[in-house]
Amino acid sequence: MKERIVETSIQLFDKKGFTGTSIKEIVEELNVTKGTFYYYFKSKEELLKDIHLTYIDDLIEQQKVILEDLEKDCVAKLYSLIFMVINNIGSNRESARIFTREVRHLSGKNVEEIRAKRNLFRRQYQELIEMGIRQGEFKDTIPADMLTFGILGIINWTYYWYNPEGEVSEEELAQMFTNLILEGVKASS
Amino acid sequence: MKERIVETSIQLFDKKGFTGTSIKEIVEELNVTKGTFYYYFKSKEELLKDIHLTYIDDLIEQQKVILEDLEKDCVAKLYSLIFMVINNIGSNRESARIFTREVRHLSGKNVEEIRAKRNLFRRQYQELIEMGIRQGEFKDTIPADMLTFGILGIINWTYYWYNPEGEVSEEELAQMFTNLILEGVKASS
Amino acid sequence: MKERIVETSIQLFDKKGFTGTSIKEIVEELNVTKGTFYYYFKSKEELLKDIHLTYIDDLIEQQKVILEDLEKDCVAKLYSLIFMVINNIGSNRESARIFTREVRHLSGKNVEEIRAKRNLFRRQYQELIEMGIRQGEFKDTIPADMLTFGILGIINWTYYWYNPEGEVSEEELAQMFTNLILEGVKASS
Amino acid sequence: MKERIVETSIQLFDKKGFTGTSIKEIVEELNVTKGTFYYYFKSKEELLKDIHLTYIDDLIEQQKVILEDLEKDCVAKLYSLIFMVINNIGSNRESARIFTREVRHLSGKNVEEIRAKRNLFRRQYQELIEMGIRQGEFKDTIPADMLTFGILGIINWTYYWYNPEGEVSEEELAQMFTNLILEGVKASS
DNA sequence: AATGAATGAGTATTCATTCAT
DNA sequence: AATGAATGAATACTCATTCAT
Repeated sequence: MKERIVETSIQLFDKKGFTGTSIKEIVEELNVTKGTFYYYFKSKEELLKDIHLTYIDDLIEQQKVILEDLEKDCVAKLYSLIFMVINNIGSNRESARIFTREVRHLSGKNVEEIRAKRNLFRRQYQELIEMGIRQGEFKDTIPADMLTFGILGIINWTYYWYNPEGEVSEEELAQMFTNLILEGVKASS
Repeated sequence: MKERIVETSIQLFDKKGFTGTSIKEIVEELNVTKGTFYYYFKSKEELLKDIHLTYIDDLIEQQKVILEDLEKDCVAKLYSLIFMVINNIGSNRESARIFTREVRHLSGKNVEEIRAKRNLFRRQYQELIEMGIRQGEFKDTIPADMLTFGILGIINWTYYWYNPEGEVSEEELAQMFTNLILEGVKASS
Repeated sequence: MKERIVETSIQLFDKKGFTGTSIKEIVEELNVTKGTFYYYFKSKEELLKDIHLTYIDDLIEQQKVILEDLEKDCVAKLYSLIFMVINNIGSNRESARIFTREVRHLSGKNVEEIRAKRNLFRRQYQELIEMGIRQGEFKDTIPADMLTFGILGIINWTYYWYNPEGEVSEEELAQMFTNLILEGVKASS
Repeated sequence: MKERIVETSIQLFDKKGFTGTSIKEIVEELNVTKGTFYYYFKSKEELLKDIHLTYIDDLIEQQKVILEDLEKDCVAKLYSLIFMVINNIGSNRESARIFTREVRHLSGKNVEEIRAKRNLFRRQYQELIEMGIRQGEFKDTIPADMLTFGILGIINWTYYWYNPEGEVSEEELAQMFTNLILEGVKASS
C-alpha cells in the first residue's frame, strides 16, 4: 500500500504540483481513506521527502558505479553519465521534475539532507571534469564548475521535453549531447 | 498599486509556489485588503497570466531585436542571445522560474496563449541554428531541434544556480557558454 | 457578531469543555459559517484568551473598588468581597468555571498573562487579611496565605453548586460565609 | 497492563483534559498499540468511568471508617475528615481534579452512578454537621447544608494549590482549616 | 480606489473505534 | 495478550471569491 501511495502521489505531484495536490485526491485515486494515508506517512511533507530521497539516492548510486569503472576513460564516463540520465527518463521523469520543482516545500532538517545529496551529485560530476582536464582529455578553457553547470543544464532540461518514444532514441540523444559537449558546433574553417 | 501587487506576487510565487501562496499573504505584505486585490485582478489565475505574459513578451521582443540585427553573423547572434538571458537574470530570475514551473496552473485559453509564445521563442532560436548551418557557420552533425533543446537547457538552468553578484561576470559566463557550444571541451590531439 | 460569538462560546465551553466544543458547534448555533468565526478570531485559543481576560479584568476592577473604599474596615471589606463573587454568579458563573477549568489550554505567552492576573487577585485578597491582622481585627492564628486559600476555596466552590434563584438569597449566603469565617461554628461552652 | 493504562491516563487527563487527550497519546506513552487499549477497555468513556469510580469509592470508604469511629466526637471527626482529604492529595490529586472537571464527559447511566456517590459523600458530611448541632458541639447559626458546601469548598480547593512537599505539613494544614471552621478569625474584643 | 464582512468549499491532520490475525 | 491495517467522521483552520458600501 505504501508503495502504491508513493506511485500515485508522484504522478499527481508532477501533474498538479505538491501544494496543488490534496491528500483527498491521492487516496481517492487508490480507493482508500485518508486515515490509511496517515497510517503510512506522518505528514504530506514526509511523503515528499520519501520521493526526493528515493530519487536522489538511486541517482547517486548509479553515478558511483559509472565513476568507479576502471575500464573507462573520462570521455567514456561522460557519455555514460549523460546516457544514464536520459535512460532514466522513461521510468523517472516525474520524480525528476518533482525533485527540481518541489524541494522548497521541504522544511528545515529535510531540505538540508536533500540539498547535501544534490550537491554531492554535482560535485562528483565536477570531479570527473577536473580529472579529464588533469589527464589531458579535456581543455581547461572553461572552469570546471561552470562547465558542470552547463552540462547539468543540458541533461536536466531533457526531463521537460524529451519523449523516449519519439524518433530520436536514447542512445542517439546521449551521443548527440556528448558530441556537442566534446566537439562543439562550429564548422571548422 | 497594480504594479506593487505584481511585484510582491512574483517574489512569493517564486519562493512558495503559485498554489502555495495565498491572496491573504500577498495583500498582507502590502498592507491592503483582499478587496483591493480583486479590484485590480479578477482572479488569482489572471494575475499569474499577467506575470507570464509580461515575461515572455519581453523576452520575445529582445530576441527579435537581436535576430534582426543585420550586422551580426550567426555566431555573434548566438552569443547575444545567450548573454541576453544571463543578463536578464538580475531583474527577472523570479519571473523566469515562475514561467517554467507554474504554467500548469493556467487553464484552457490562457495556457494556449502562453504555450504558443513559448514555442515561438524556441522556434526562432532553432531558426538561427538552421540558418547558421545553411550558411556554413555551424556543422550539421546534430539536428537543429535537438541542438536547440541543448542550448536552451544550458541557459534555462542558469536561473537556478547563477549568482550575478558572484565571481564570474555575466559577460564572462555568456562567453564561456558560447565557447562551450561552439568549440566543445575535447582537447585536440 | 464578535460579542455573540463570545457569549455562545462561553455557554458551550462551560457545558462541554473547551476541547469538547468545536468551532462548527459554535457557528451553527449562530447560523453563520466558520469563515465568520475566523474573521473575528485568529484561533480558538485566542477566543479562550479573550474570555479569560474579560473575566479576570472585571473581577480585579471590582476588587479594587472595594479595597480602596476608605469608609470600610477590614471586616466590612471581607464581606463585600465575598458578596461580590456570589453576586457575580448570576451573570458570570460560566465564565468563572471556564476560568478555573480551561486555563491549561492557553499556551505560552497567554497563560503567563492570565496567571499573573490570577495571582494578583489572590495577593490582594491576602493583603486585606494581613492588614486586618495588623490592625487587630483578625487573629493571627492562621498564616495569611493559608487563610486566603481557605476563603478562596469557599467562594470559588459556590460556582459549582449555588443557585441564585434558590431559597437562600445572595446577601444571606454572603452573610453566612462571612460569619463562618469570622466566628467559626464551635458552640461556646 | 490495565493498571498502567489507568495511571498514564490519569496523568494525561489531568494535564490536558479528557477530550484533550487521545488514545494514541496514552498508548504511545506506554509503547503499546491502540489495539491493546481496546483489549482492556471497551471505550474511552469506560476508562473515565473506571477512574471516577476508583476515586469516589475509595473516598467514601475512608469517610465511612471515620464517621463510624465510636471514640471520636464530632469535632474530632471533622478534623479527621479534613485531614483525610489533604492526606490523599499526595497520591490522588490528579484523580481528584479529574473527578471535579470531567464528569460531564460521562454519559447517561454512568453519570447517574457517579453523581449518586458524589451526593452520598456530601450528605454524610452534612449528617456529621447536623449531628454536631444536635449534640451541642456546633452552633446552628448557619444551615447545615450551606455549612457543608463551605467546608467542601475549602478542602476541594486544596487540590489546586496545596503542595504536600512545601513548608506546611499535612497535619498542620488540617489543623489550620479545622481551627478556621471551628473558631473563626475574628479577634475577640 | 478600497474596505469590511461574509461565505462555502476545501485543507492537512487527528479521532475513537473495529477487526482479522 | 497484543498487533497492524484500516475506516469514517470530525478537527481546527485557510481558501479564493463576492459584494454592499
